[in-house]
Amino acid sequence: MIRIYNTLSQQKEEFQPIEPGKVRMYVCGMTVYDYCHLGHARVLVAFDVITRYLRHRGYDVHYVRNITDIDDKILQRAEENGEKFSDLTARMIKAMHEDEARLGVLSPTEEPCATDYINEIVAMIHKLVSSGHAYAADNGDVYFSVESYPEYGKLSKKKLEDLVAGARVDVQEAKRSPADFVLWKAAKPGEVSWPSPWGDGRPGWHIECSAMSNRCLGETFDIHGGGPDLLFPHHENEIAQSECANGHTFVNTWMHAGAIRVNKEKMSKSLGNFFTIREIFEKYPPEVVRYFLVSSHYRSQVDYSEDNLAEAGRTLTRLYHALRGLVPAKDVPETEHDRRFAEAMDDDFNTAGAIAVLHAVANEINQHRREGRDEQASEQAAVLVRLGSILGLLQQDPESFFQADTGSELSADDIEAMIQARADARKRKDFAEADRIRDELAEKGVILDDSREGTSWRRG
RNA sequence: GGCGCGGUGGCAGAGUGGUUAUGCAGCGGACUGCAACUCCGUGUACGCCGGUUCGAUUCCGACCCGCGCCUCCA
Repeated sequence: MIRIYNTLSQQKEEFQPIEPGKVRMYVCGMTVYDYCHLGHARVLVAFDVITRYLRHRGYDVHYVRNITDIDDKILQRAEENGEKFSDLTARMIKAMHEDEARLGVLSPTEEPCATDYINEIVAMIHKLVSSGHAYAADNGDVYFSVESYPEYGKLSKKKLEDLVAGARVDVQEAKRSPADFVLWKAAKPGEVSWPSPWGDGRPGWHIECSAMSNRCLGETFDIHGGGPDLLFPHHENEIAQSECANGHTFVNTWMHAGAIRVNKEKMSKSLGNFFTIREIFEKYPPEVVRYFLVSSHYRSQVDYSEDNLAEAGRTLTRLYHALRGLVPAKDVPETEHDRRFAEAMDDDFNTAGAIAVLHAVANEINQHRREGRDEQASEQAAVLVRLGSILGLLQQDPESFFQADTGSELSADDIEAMIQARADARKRKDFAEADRIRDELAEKGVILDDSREGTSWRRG
């Protein structure tokens, strides 16, 4: 039995898919006007692990993650760059796919782009206008009437009166209520636009997700996820649109990832602590970044710092050390470790608890090898790789992980030659020379691991 | 001001009404030519004050502190 924390009910609930054995899940993806940052990575990895685990538990998961490829920021950035907006979005979508591949994130089942669903969007707006939940304003925009939906605020636990009184919402003459939000934006002269019953324009952000999820997954589906800052207003608005258009429940379980902070401060462009994934990959291997993200619970707030990443690197290294030189056995039956791993993951995807099991397996492997029990060691290695795959970790060949070229001046051949020279020196008991070679390698970031079978190396 | 989340050992980070989280770092030992890796052992915890209880870090209440959202944002 899997239990999942539902933002809507604010508690963990036993997960019951609408259709037995099948999970229909929608996650809000990026607006593609720039490279993915750490916050995107967190959501990408969190829902990747969730998908992997649900599949491991036997569910057929239909995972839809959209791409917002038309919006104010995209148009603004394209204009700054002097390029077509579609060239910008095509470039950023390609970059996003590269980034997520390096993070070990599996592709979603479907990845709809807003501009491919204009017809569905227009149809949904039309439905809302006809039923009195939306109205065309004098300025050519179409707005959703928040007051037409009594349950507005049920996800974010906000009261409409408070929102209106807050007065931080966009004050727009054309709106009937300050909390109303735009469904269709009238095009300014020269702007890219699509035809509609209310004139040429483009969709508002919130309606895209309602229309695409409706089309790809149906009117009611199991899980809807996204970043923490999407809870309000984006997801609240999606609920209002979808439930008014369809007349019944939109989503059963709402899931939100925790926020990323940087050196204990909010990540923001004005603070200058905004990291893209590719910047971080210049300093740390992608799998280390993934390990860092997975090592704490998906709903908790995590703090990015050099120290935390360095520690993640050391810890992941320990895990790969356990696998080094072993050929995982085939067809290893389920063990107590598998059971404990599942127990942690069943409890709202407790990856931190699950990783503790990985360490227990690694410890067992190391004990077996130390005692010369090779068969048991390779059996447990199979368990470690198997459990690792559910978290999207430990799938590389250990040597590839250890020896990935980070732009060092030494090639693998250089290093092998120096290790041979050191081995010769040790054989003739010239320890001064042997240590000199070891120190030289260490200075250049290469760490040696001696064992009975010989010397192996890794880049530190 | 409104809504919500959290305060665990040097650090990161799970969890539990009474019993070892785990990792990193530290210390002692084994292994080693010396180290590293690995193994064994080891110390330091549950913001504060009340309450419930045989017993609370774990439940309840107050307080203090931190954080997020309330505007585009993953």
